Amino acid sequence: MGGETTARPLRADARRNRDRLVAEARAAFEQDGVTASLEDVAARAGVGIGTLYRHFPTREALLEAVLRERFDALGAEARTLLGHARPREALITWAHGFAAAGTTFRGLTAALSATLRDESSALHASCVSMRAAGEALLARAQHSGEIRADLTVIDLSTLVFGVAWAYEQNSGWGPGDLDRLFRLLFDGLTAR
Amino acid sequence: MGGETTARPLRADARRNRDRLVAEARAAFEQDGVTASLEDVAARAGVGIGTLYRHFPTREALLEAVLRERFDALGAEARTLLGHARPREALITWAHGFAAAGTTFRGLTAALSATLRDESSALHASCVSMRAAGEALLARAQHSGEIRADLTVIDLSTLVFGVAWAYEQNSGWGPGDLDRLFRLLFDGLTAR
DNA sequence: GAACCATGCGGAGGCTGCCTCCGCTTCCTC
DNA sequence: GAGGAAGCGGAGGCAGCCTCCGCATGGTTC
Repeated sequence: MGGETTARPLRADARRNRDRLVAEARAAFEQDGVTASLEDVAARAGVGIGTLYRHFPTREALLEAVLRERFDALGAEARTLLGHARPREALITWAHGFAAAGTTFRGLTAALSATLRDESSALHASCVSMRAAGEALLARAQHSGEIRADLTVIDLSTLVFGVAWAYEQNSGWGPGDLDRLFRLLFDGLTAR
Repeated sequence: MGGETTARPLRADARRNRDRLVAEARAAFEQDGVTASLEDVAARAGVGIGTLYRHFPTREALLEAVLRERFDALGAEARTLLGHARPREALITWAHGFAAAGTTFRGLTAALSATLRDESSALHASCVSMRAAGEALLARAQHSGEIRADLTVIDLSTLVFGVAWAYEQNSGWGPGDLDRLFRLLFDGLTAR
């Protein structure tokens, strides 16, 4: 949780470069999706490509730095939702927020999804607290009898990711459409 | 629909090269996913890269050639399902088969999904008859009252693609898991 | 304020993959 | 078997990834 126990503080120029890189990476990811050229990011930040790679050895490390704040906020929101009066609605709200965050940049859902299965990834750790909050929300909704008891966390996150990804593909869609998809997912496609 | 009205027949060597390319592309896609190196495909087939590009100007054109038979078979299956006694089950079966075909190679779901929105794509035409059959299956299931009437074709295909994609991400999963995901999608996550 | 050196910088260069272009070869036809 | 249309091949230009190592610079110490 924000454990920035930097063994030794970065040199002033290094700190400055790092900050610039994160800012420019965010802009580039927003513009070109998660596959944006890293050489381009370095150029925008006015540093050499070597500097980018020293600070962020992988694309995922850079992505993690860009997304960190957003993920922390989502984790906090999830913990708040645990106190929500209606467990089912709380779960849906969480899933919705998660999907919205996951579609900030084109291709992000896929990157996050791959990451969940790769413990060595820099993004993995960032997701852990969110994931834990999701599990707690699911357990509570199941306990209340509002969500089917045979649903596993794996199935839930798989489906939430699937819907988020599918939503991301329809570039013309807005948040209202995502909302509708989640209603369909939770209510089912079968007539009652 | 198999409209191979080849203006003039290919020269013997060209025909041979084309066939080899399709066979090797299938092998490469199976091994490395849809992003397999095309230079590698050409090398495996024993032809120059220029030959590959003349026969298949884009990666999608090659993909289309590899998948054509499979898609035709799926279209036929969908038309058969229109005569199935239980419309809801028919729809689920179709969705299942479609998802299974879409996960033949890693990354195929994403390629197909992008294709649905790009009418100029070579894959697009291949999907049209399948898509039409899907619409007919949906309409029938809704008419019978077994599937909710407010579900649109767009929503259905979005969700089916989403589930197929999510399934594809879990490399350790098998067909039984895909089946379970579809049951969850059709029944809903909400307890009854 | 000078001298030292750990920390950090930059970008050339090697690699892979995409795709085009055009001189050369092969097949088909008459 | 000669001519020409159809097809072939791979060099070459481009973009992006990532590494490596000689050089610069900030921080520290006296």
